[in-house]
Amino acid sequence: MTPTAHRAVSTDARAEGRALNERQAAILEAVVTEYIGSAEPVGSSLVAHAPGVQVSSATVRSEMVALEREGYLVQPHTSAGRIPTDKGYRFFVDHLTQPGVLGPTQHKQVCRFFDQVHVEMEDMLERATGLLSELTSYAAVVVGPSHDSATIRSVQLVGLAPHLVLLVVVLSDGAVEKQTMEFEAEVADDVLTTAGALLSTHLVGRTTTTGWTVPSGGSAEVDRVVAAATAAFGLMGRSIESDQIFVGGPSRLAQSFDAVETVRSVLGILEQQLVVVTLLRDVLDRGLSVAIGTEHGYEPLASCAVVVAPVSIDGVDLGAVGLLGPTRMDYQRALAAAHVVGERLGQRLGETGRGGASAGAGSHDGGN
Amino acid sequence: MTPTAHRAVSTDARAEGRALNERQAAILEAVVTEYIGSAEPVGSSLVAHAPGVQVSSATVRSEMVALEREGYLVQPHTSAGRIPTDKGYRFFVDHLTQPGVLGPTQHKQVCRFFDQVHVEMEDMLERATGLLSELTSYAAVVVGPSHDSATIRSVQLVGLAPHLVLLVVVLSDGAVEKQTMEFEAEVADDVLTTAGALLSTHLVGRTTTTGWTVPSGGSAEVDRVVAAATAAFGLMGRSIESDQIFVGGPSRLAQSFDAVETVRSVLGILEQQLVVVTLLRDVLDRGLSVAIGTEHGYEPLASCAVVVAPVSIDGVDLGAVGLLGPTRMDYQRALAAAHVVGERLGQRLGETGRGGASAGAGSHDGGN
DNA sequence: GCCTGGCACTCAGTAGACTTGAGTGCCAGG
DNA sequence: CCTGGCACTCAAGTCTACTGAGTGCCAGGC
Repeated sequence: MTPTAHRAVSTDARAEGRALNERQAAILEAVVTEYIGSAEPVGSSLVAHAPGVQVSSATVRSEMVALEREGYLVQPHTSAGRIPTDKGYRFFVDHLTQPGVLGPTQHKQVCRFFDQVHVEMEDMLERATGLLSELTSYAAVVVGPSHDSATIRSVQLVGLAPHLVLLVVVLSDGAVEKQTMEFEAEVADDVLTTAGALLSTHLVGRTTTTGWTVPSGGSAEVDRVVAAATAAFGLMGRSIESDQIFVGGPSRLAQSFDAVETVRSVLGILEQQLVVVTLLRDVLDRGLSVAIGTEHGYEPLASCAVVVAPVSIDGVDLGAVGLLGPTRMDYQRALAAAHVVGERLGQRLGETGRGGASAGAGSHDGGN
Repeated sequence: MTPTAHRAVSTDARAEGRALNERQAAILEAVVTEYIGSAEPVGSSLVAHAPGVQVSSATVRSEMVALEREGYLVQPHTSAGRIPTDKGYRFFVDHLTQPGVLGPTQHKQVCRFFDQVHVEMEDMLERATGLLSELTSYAAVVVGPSHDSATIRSVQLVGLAPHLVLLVVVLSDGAVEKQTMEFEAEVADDVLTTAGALLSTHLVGRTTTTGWTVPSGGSAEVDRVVAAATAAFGLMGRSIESDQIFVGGPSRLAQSFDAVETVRSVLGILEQQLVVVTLLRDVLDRGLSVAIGTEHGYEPLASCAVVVAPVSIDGVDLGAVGLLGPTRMDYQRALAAAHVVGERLGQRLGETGRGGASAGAGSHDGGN
């Protein structure tokens, strides 16, 4: 690493502008690292003494001019140091960040979590957001698997009150959906039993997305109940198809930003679950694990970075975990935390044999 | 209302300090109203021209001195106007605020909400927080009824995978609880069926809080499943006893306060569900509907006011709705919104015959 | 006795002038 | 091609003065 060896660091940076040489990369790295820590513009003399740079501040300055021209750095005002642009962070994340592992304390924390947590999925996902946000001190998001490929394992009608009946459906992935049905007339217990049996026979084993018809049960009363249940299925559909989303540690956002307005708008985004899911999916689909600033296209999040990791088992997509913080976030820690938690969540979901195409493959015969 | 008629307005203010006369009350009211609107210290000349006051600013000033001495107002600094203290807001809320009704637009909004929303309780409560926070532009909290007095309506065992069984319990209030059980050995379907029937026979009709034992089912395998299910009941207990809590519009907090630190700490409180429930219960138990500033004893919420309304039907407590905003909140609107929503939620929960001792009484025919 | 107008006073907030110092760009010399 | 040096820039801090909103107090009037 002689000062004169200026091999290109980026393999594809040629695509736009000139590639950064090693020294420029080192300087950029120093600026980003320092800025992430201090949140204040970084001057040339500080960078000049950083390990891996070791040239005079004048040289650093001239390189900084180049980096600024190429769009990696900006100056808030003339006589200030430099701060990284989104492009600067992007280069940092892509080329200057080693995968990174969690610290021992945090690793322990993750292990403890997965030892303690029990099998109920929603509960696990919910608490995983807490874990993630505690590990990183950023806001965390976990998106659980949707149920649309699950099959129906059980259908049950339970009378709650003379005119009220609850339809309870158990899916192969362990999810339980319910829907209340209200009737004009009282519903007799034996009608419920008959209708329930009829529904069971025709629906168990089917997927929730396919359409089906249930033949008449012989009595008008039974048919009425069956029809109501079929309608209730339709109402349930919405919650079956929609992804489960959990948000953890939103109060951390207020630590990450000091402009109230930013906090407000980011919290606002987090309240719109659909937007969050779409955002995470988008980022993952584009093969990224980090979206910085405006890269994801949501203006209210322009001052945020999003770190995403898939939750999957054997290549089957089960969901995603995400972290939301300021663009000057500690990417290494965040990436490590997201990946570890995502991976172990995937293992867990796979382990219990749920939430995948493999769910029903078992040798176990016929539903009850 | 001659200027010299200084009848005491408060009936019990004698208890501490002197009672406020009518003019002082009017001045206090003007200050509070004005400050709620402008968030800036209110000067004497502004108050002098307020309707209901109509004296010179000099007179207002001397009354303000008295109000300050009694602790209803403070001056941020010598040459500034006055702002209300917690005690000032308290007097305002107790004596100067008429019950108040919602505006027509908002009333419509509430009606539309209760027309559209369907019967699933969690869903309704969840969305009620959205309604409340939209009505008032403060953060909203809804606490649902706990299930501890409900009886078991159905117990079911569903096989998910060879070693995995799901215990599904339906309660009389329409709640469905589930718990996954994992077995070392494969569980045969007929064992599940037998065990399920056994559990049903012995548990349906009981409350969730009482202890019970289920006799042997004749086979070791069945007994093993029953034992596991009994243990699973224990795990479920926690979620049955804990109250359901929903938070809506936390991003509104960032609008209410301009100090990031305040936003952070209040959001932090909202994340601790237990604390929030306790807070609401405390306030309700003390017979209050508003807790201002430090009245509730949680320092992080010292700059907040909490408006609470019970959700109950026929005197049976089903939960509570709450609003969280700055001490300079619009109490009249907030109180009106909380009461209306709380009341209608109570009606709804009662209407469907759930969530109360009255479940099953249902003389009422035909719902909506 | 109580209200009112008038007057002197206080003090936060704003604006302008000045200083400081961190940091830059540029250039000549090695 | 790197480096030290130098002149330059400009945000932030300090000091001063000014402004005006608002007060407290008092003497006079109803």
